[in-house]
Amino acid sequence: MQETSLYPHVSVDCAIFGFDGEQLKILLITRTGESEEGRYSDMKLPGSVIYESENLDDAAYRVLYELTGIKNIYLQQFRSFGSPDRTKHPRDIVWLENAIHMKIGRIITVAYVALIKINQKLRGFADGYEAHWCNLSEIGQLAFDHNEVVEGALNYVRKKIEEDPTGMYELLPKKFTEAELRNLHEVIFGEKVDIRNFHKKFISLNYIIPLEEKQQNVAHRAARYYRFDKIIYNKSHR
Amino acid sequence: MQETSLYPHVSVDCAIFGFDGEQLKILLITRTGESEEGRYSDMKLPGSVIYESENLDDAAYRVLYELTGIKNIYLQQFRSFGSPDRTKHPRDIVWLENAIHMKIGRIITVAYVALIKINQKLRGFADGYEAHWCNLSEIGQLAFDHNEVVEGALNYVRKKIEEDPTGMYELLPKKFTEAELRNLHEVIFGEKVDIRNFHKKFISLNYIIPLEEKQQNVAHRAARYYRFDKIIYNKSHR
DNA sequence: ACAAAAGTGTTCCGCATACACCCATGC
DNA sequence: GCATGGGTGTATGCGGAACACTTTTGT
Repeated sequence: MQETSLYPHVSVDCAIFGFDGEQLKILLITRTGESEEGRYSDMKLPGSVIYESENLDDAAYRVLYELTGIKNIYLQQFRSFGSPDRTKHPRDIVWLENAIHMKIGRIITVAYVALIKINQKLRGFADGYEAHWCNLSEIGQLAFDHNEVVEGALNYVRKKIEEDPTGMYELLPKKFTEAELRNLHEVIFGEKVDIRNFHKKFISLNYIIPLEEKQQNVAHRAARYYRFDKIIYNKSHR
Repeated sequence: MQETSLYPHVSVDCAIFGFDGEQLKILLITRTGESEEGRYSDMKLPGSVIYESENLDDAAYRVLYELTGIKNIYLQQFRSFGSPDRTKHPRDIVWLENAIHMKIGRIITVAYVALIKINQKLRGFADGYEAHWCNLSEIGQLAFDHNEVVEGALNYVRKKIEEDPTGMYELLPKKFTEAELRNLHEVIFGEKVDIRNFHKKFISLNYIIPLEEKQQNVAHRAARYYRFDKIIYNKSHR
């Protein structure tokens, strides 16, 4: 273990929201360690100290790639967290020193958000790395200031989606029903939307293309499938 | 000079926008140094490497305070810049090493924005520190990636003002005319607004209090003064 | 009298909201 | 035939955008 560095370490943390078709989840890593009160186990956001000469964005993409095998997604820096207090919990300090193999004065983190679709492959992959998709309502006390990071990330995502809804369609299958999109809205914003008003807006969007195909074998009237046309979207948005 | 640190240095840079009653300016520091091509002189944003155990926000406030003597203002972190390329210019590397008295691998900066009113005291104070209020349209090539920082800061400020106009009133005298506020809008957003529509909205705001006092000795019809009532504003905005 | 800026109303359009009933399908 | 969710229209209000003339004051 090296001696204490006077200079701050910089990390990236990723708040990766995943949509499994029904609910919005957040990807968390199980952290276990030894503290004065014995062994503990809690959760943290995936993150990493940045490498030398590594772009911040690159570091975030690296963390995400190492954890999920996914690239080329909607990944955005949204804030830095740099209070010295964020590592004041003894448990956090000990854990960090073990992880980085160095005494830590403090650590500043640059936080990123991502929105991805949870597919079957991803479920298995994440589990292999002790990463878990957790319901947003069920996350407890996270390591460091990660509760605050998640909160900030969710607010950021809501704002972003409002000004550019492209990210939503990455979370849905290529062919999706209006109800699927509506449900996605509801879980992201945490509130019900009016079905008819949503419909009116939905059909007015020229980049939502209705398909001939409909649902099969559902116990009610079959819903039409639609697709998102990115090219049309880009044309009409600068 | 110490040996190269493998760990990144972290700085804060402040994009401080000032309003002098007519135009929007940005506070820049003159930087001079020696390079292969001889002495040079250019401009940079005020900034500083953060101290050990110093909160990021505190560091930003410290820089601002040291430079302007001003506290308790609208100061917001808005993005971090961490590309290793941002210090690729040889001039920037040499300058940094002289400033920090240490070899620099890379430096990550957390950028802040502030909006302040340029009063008479502030003009003198800034000049004493080789800081200058520059017209936004007249800034040339800045040090590091500071052009990008300024650009990002301005966009951020515009967004923020749209959702919370409180910051605007910090830039105006306590008593101000409708035209002064309108001009402020125009310089922040860089476009003309319709006078009558602006007026309609202006008088509909319950936190803008009309005063009996009017302009004196103007070569045209005297305009009424108004004041901003922060208490009323806060009551009607959560 | 003229220059210069203050002050003011109407119309139109698009967008958000509120709200309820019939339709198709599988069981 | 019934349960389940799919699919649809109308009326209302608010806020933004366009647009021009009269008033006041100093010179």
